[in-house]
Amino acid sequence: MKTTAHLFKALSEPVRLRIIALLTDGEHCVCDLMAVLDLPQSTVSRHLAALRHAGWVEGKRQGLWMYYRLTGNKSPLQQQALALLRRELITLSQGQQDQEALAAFLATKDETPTACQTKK
Amino acid sequence: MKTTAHLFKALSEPVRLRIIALLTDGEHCVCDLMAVLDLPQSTVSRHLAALRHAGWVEGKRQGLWMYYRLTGNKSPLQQQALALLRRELITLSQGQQDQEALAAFLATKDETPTACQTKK
DNA sequence: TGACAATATCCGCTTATGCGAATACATAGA
DNA sequence: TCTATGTATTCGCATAAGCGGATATTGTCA
Repeated sequence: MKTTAHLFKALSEPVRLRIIALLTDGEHCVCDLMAVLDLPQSTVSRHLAALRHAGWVEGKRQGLWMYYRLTGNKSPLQQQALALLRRELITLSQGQQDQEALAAFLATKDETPTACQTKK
Repeated sequence: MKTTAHLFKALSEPVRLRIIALLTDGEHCVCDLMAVLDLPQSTVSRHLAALRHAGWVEGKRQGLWMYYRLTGNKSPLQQQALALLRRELITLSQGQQDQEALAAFLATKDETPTACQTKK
């Protein structure tokens, strides 16, 4: 019961829901998320750690970058909850804005070879 | 996004999940829940208030007693989440123990006409 | 090896949340 | 109206969790 509660606690923060929404269409590095969420790096990293500890996302290092994605090996509860979430989040304006911001950021990223340059 | 997070925050406490599990098979008064959860009245009442504010349960007064039940008019997200939860909680030992404790308490309640007698 | 870039963790601080006891409120019945 | 019972809310306190800046860690490349 405690672990189930823990699972939901990770979903009880708007920022973390936004991160999950952004990861539903594939993996992203921390600096992508920073750009879209417009939050300092430490904050983004902390929320990612929370999601990771609860088993919602997993990260793999690729050189300097950490790429995060939704966990592949989820419990049935997680799978089903995620399906619900996905359906819900795309209907919210915040989710749509984030999607657009992500697309815009990725576009500029393609143009400038020097990619991230940790800001904030 | 904030309201969705709020919805999940209400589910991020083991006691509140236990309450939801206990209410899936029908309505109960606060003193029933106190007996099963073995928690002081103020604690149970506070958790019920949290669930009520998030829209998971509703209460109706009947004389001295407040009878709580799962909200009838739920959003699609809530309905689906609740279905998941129901499936999950009955598999947990805590959920089964609570069900048994509830049955036992209701049995003794039938025998003694003087019902609740706020203890703790 | 040294400098730099991306990310993780630590730090002090502030706010949110949980708890049990005490108190307040609502209702039924004498 | 007075009293007793069930429930809600308040109070002081302790712990958890969020925040941003600073620092540590990890990996790349010269």
